[in-house]
Amino acid sequence: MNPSEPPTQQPASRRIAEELRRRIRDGEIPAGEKLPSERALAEEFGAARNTAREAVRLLAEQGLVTAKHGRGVFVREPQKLFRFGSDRYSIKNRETGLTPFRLEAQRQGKVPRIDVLYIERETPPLDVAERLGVPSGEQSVVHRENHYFADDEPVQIVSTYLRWDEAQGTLLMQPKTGKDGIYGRLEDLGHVMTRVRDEISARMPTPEEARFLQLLPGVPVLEVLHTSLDQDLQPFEVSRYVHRADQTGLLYELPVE
Amino acid sequence: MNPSEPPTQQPASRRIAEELRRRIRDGEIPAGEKLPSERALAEEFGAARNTAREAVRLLAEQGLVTAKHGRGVFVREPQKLFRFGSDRYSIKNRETGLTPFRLEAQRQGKVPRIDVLYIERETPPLDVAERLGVPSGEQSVVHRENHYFADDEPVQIVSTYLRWDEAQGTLLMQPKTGKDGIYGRLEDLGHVMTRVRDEISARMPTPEEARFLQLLPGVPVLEVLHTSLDQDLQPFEVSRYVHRADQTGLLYELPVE
DNA sequence: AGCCCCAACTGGCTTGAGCCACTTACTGGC
DNA sequence: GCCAGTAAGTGGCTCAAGCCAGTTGGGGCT
Repeated sequence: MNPSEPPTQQPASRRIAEELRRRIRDGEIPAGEKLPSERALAEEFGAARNTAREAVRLLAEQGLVTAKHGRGVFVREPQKLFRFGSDRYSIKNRETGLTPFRLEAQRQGKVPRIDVLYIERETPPLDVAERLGVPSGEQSVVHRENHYFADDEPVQIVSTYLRWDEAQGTLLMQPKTGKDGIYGRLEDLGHVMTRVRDEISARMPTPEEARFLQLLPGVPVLEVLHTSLDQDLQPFEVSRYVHRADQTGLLYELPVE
Repeated sequence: MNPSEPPTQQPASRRIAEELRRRIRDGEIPAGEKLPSERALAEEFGAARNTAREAVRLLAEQGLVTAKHGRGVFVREPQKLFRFGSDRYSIKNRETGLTPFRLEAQRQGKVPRIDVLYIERETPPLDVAERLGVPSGEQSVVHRENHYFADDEPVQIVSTYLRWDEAQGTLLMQPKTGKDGIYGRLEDLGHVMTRVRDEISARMPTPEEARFLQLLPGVPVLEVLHTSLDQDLQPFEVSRYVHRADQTGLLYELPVE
C-alpha cells in the first residue's frame, strides 16, 4: 500500500503477457515463429491453461500475435503498407485512363480487383446527406458498393454516393463507367474536381467488416469520409472508405495555405 | 453439414454477444445504460457466468460497451470528436499568436493543456531520420516529447524531432518557445512552412499508450507521422502524433493539383 | 511406392466453482 | 441529522476439468 510506487501486483495473465511481449521484442521469438503452446505456457508459469490462454489473448488483442487453430500461436510479421496517397485524385494521373485504385495498385506492383456489389437508388445516411447537400428523407442518392482487392487480398470497402438527379440514366448507374471511371463521367456532367475533404477516423471493425476484410483480432479499421468539391466548391460526390489498418496507410501531401 | 448455407452453430458466447448487439442497435438498451449483470445474462441464456462474461468481452473489444468495476457494464456513448484539421498549420492562424493545438482547442470550446515531458538530444528513430534527412547513427536531433489535454482529458502524445545543429542553443531547447511556438522559431531560422506530408496509420495502442491516454479496451490509436517542408521543399521538422481514436478525428481539406 | 488412417498435438469453447475489489444503499447508532 | 458500518450486488481474475475441431506426421496396409 505504499503510494510512492505502483507495485500493485499484476494479474498473472498480464505478467505472462508481459514476459512474452519481452521475448518477442528482444527477438527471442522472432516474427513468424511459434509461441509455446498454451499448455506449455501454463506449466512454465505455474498457472492454469485458461490463464495462459488469457495472456495470449491480450497479445492477440494488441495485434502482436495471431493464433492458428490446430497449429499454434505465431508472432505476426510486420506488414508493409498499401498506401493511399492524397494525389490519387490528381489531374496528372488522368492521362493513364486508370481509376485511382488501379493506378495505386499498379504503382505498388499489386494486381487490383474491384467487385461491384450493387448499384442502387437509396435514401442516404445522415452524414452523407449533409455533405452531399441532398435531403436525407428521400431516395436522393445512388449508392455504389464496391470491394477492393490487391493480389486477391481484400483491402477496402467503398461506398460511393452520387446525386440521383445527376446519375439517373447515365453510365454512373452501370458497373462499368468508362474512361477515367466515375470521375470521368462526373466531369462530363460539368463537375471538375477542385478540392477534396477527407474526414479520417479509426475504430474496431464491425463483425461484418471483420469477415469481409478477413481481419484478425486486434486489427482496427481506418474510415475515411471523402467529399469531392467542384470548381464552384459544390460537393458532387461522397464516399466512405473502410480500410484494414494492418495493411494500409494514408498519405496526405498538401500545400500550406 | 449442408454447404448451401452457413448454419454453423455459433458458439454460445457469440450468440449472446449478437443478441446484446441487437438490443443495443435497436435501442432496447440505450447509450449510457447498463447491461444485465454477467450473472443475470448467464441465467437468461442458460450458460455459465464465464460464457456470458466472454460475450461481454467481445462487445468491449469492439468498443461497443465498457465495464465499470463494481458498477456494471454500460453502453458506450458516441463521443463527439475533437478534430484536427489540415488547416492547423495555416498562415492565417498566425495572427492569433496561438500554437496550432491551443487554437484548435479554443475553436472547439475546450481548455487546452500541454505537458512538456522532456527535451533532449537523441539519435533519431529510423523513419524520422529518413524523413528529416539526418543521419540515424548519431545524436543528430532534438526530441521534444509532449502530452496534450483538452479539458484535462488526455488527447494525444506528440514527439517532435528537430535538427540538433539548428536547435542547439535556441529557444527550441526550452519548454516555452515564445510567440507562435516552435514554428515561429523555425521561421526565424529561415524555414517557412510551405508543404506538409502526413502519413496516417491506425493500430492498437501499446500498454504504455493505453495507460497514458486512459484508453478503454477496444479503442485503437491514430498515428500520424508528420513532415514539414520549407520554401525549398527541404524537411525541417518531423513529428509523430498518437491520437486516441475514440475522441479524435482528422480532417484534411486540400486542392486537387 | 503410395495411400489412408489414426494418434498426438494444437487452439476453441464451455462449465462451475471460488475468492477478490469496488460500489451502492440501507441501517443502526450516535 | 449525520455518519460509520455493513450487506448485497457488481465486475476481475483464476482454477481444474472436459470435450470439440483443426493439423501434422508416422505407421501400416495395399
